[in-house]
Amino acid sequence: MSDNRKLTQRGRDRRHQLMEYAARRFAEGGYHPTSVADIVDGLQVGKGVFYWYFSSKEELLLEILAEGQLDLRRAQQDAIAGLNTPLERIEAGIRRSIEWLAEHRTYVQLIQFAATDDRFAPHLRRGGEVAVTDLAKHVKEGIADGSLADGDPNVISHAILGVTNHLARTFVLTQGQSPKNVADAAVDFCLGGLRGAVRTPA
Amino acid sequence: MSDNRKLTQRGRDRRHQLMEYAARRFAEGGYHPTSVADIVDGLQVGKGVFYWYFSSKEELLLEILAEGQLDLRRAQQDAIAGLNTPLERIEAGIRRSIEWLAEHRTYVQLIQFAATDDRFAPHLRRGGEVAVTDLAKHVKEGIADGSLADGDPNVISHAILGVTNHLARTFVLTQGQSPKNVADAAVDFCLGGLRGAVRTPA
DNA sequence: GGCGTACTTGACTGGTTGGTCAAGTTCTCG
DNA sequence: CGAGAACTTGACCAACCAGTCAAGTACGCC
Repeated sequence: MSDNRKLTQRGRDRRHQLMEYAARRFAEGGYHPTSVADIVDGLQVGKGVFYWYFSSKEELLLEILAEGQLDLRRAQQDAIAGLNTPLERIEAGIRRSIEWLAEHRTYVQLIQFAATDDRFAPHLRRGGEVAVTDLAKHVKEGIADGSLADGDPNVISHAILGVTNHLARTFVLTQGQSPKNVADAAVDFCLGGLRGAVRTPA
Repeated sequence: MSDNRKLTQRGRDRRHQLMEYAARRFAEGGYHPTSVADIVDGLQVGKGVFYWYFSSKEELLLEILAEGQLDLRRAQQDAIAGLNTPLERIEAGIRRSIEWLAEHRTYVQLIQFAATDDRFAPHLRRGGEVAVTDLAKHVKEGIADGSLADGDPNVISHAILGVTNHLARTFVLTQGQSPKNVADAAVDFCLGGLRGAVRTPA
């Protein structure tokens, strides 16, 4: 539900189960074609269970998306904790993102759909802005200390995210290549572009 | 209809009108939530008109997508015709793509949705592969003649498309910036990456 | 044991969906 | 003009949809 109901452990488990299963079904069959009946039937529970935990199908997806964004962000922040230079942090962020996306393919599908729907896109965008802001901070530092070429940190951050997401989607998710290799390619491209690849600065 | 019906000029006009209007409605309200009734009502025609020209709602979207892909490819090939070096051709392709996407926002929305649906994604992918192959050809030439750093042309092409599409989407389509400026930024990032920028974006 | 709250059931409702079709109209061309 | 093909109409259908609710069951806590 949208209000915060009191949940016992049993309730919290059910809720989680519903979100997990629904996310998978939404990713496989699409949000609109997957009915609430499909979800509860698949879990072999009554329809009332669904509406005990969520006020609507829409709210369910919103919560799934929010959870995913939170988890991805935590993974990134974990990965860059303790790294000293902006360049190291940017690279670690890229690598961890690609790994995370590989481990959460259903979420990737969901995001892509959600971006096309006016009811979900704004929520997604808010999360996206946080990611850009995080990244842009390190880009700005890199420009300031001379390790990166000058430019608009916001634009550059978006460019990095564009490369990362697209390569992860095409090579890891649809072609099944290893996140490690794809991350190498993404990092190289971001650092050196078409003309310049020399690995690792002084 | 899936078979090729004989159409008079009047018929071809209606067909086109249906595709145009449906594309707009799909982009605005989503494919699934937009019913066939919505489309024919909006055009103030009977339902039979729809099923005279298309065998199903699904087929309609497939044809809209195919038309878009064809048009984009033509625009790109037009733009690079007569350019002599691989680098010039790559840059011109990027710029023309961003312009085209700016002029066809509805199509961009449609693609994004279609990529999430198993019934449409394969058709989309086929078109996408053509675009990558086209681009990879020039990348390969650039590597051969020494104007580009070495690397897998396929991966590099996807990286370029990732930057281009993402920047176009976020800055041109959702923030309304000029295609020209965004194209400058995209080209700079692709050429120089984080370290090697030649020109400073707006 | 017993009481209240957390949870579950599934029939039901009012509405919508993609798609069909028999009937009618307009166009084209001999 | 007349006949056949191209096009249009809108009522109709079976299936399905998100969401409700009155009733019932399991659980935690005193």
